[in-house]
Amino acid sequence: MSSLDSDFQDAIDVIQRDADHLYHESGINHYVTLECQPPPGRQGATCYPYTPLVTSPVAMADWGETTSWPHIVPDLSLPPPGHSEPTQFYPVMQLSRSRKGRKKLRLFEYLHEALHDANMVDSIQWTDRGSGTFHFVSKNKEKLAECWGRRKGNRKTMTYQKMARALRNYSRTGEIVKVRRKLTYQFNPAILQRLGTGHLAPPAGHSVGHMPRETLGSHQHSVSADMGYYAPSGSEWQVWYGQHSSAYQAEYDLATVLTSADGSKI
DNA sequence: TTAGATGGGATGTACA
DNA sequence: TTGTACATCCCATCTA
Repeated sequence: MSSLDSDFQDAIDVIQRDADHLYHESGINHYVTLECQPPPGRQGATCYPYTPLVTSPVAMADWGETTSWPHIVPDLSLPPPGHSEPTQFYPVMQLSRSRKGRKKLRLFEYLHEALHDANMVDSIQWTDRGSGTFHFVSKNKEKLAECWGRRKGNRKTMTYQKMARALRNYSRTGEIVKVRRKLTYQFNPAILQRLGTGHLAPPAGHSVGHMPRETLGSHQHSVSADMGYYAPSGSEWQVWYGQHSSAYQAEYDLATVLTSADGSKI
C-alpha cells in the first residue's frame, strides 16, 4: 500500500473514531456512511454504505412465539430444590455499559446492525429472527469481518476467525452464544430487546438479560461491581422458559439427558 | 485426509 | 499508574 493510501486510511480512522464517539455520545446508534468505504485504489471487500437502521419492534418477531434459547437453559448444575447455596449472580446486559464512558461500538451491535442491512444479506442472515439466531454466509463472512475491522479502525485486516473469537468471548457474558450449528450464533434475548427488536421479557419483577452462570463459560472470573444483578433460582428459570415456549422444557430435558449421559456441562 | 470451524490461553489496548 | 473489560493473536482440536 502506498504511503498516500496509508495516510488516507489514517484520516478515515480518525474521522471514524470521532464520528463514533459523537454518535454514541448522544446515545444514538447511527452510523457514518463514510465508514467501511475503502480508500481509492484499496482492494478488498465491498463494504456497504450504511443503510439507516429501522428498528421498529413491529417488524421484529415476537420472542414469545418462536424463541428458543437452549444455551441458557439451566443444566444439571442447577441447585436442587431447597438447596440454599450462596446466591450466584449474573451480570445485567446493558448496551450502555456499566462502565461509564464506554461508548465504542461493540461487535454484537455491529452484527445486529448488519443483520438489518439489506446490503449485508450475502454475509450475515437471520436463521431465526424470532430466537435471535443468525448465521454467517460462508462465502462472504470474511467480507463482514473486514468491514468490522475497518469500522473499528484496525490497522490489520480483521478476519472471520478473529471476529468469531470475539464472538465466543461474548458467550462468557451471555450477550451472544454459539449455536451448535455451523457459523451460527444467537443473541441474548435481552440484547435483542435492548437493541430494539426483542419482545421477550424475563419473569415479572426481574430485569432482563441474566443468564445462568453455567452458560457463561468456565471462568467468569469477575463481574463489575457496578453492574446490576439478578440471581434466578432454578425454578424461576423453568417458569420463565415454560411461559415463553414449550420448546424450552423439551430442550431443557434434552440438555439434562445429554449432560447426564456424558457427565459434562453443555 | 483435509479444509474450515471452533475453543481457549496469552497478550494488547482503551478507558475509568 | 493501575485495574478492568474487551479485542486480537495464535495455535490446538474438532468436525463434516
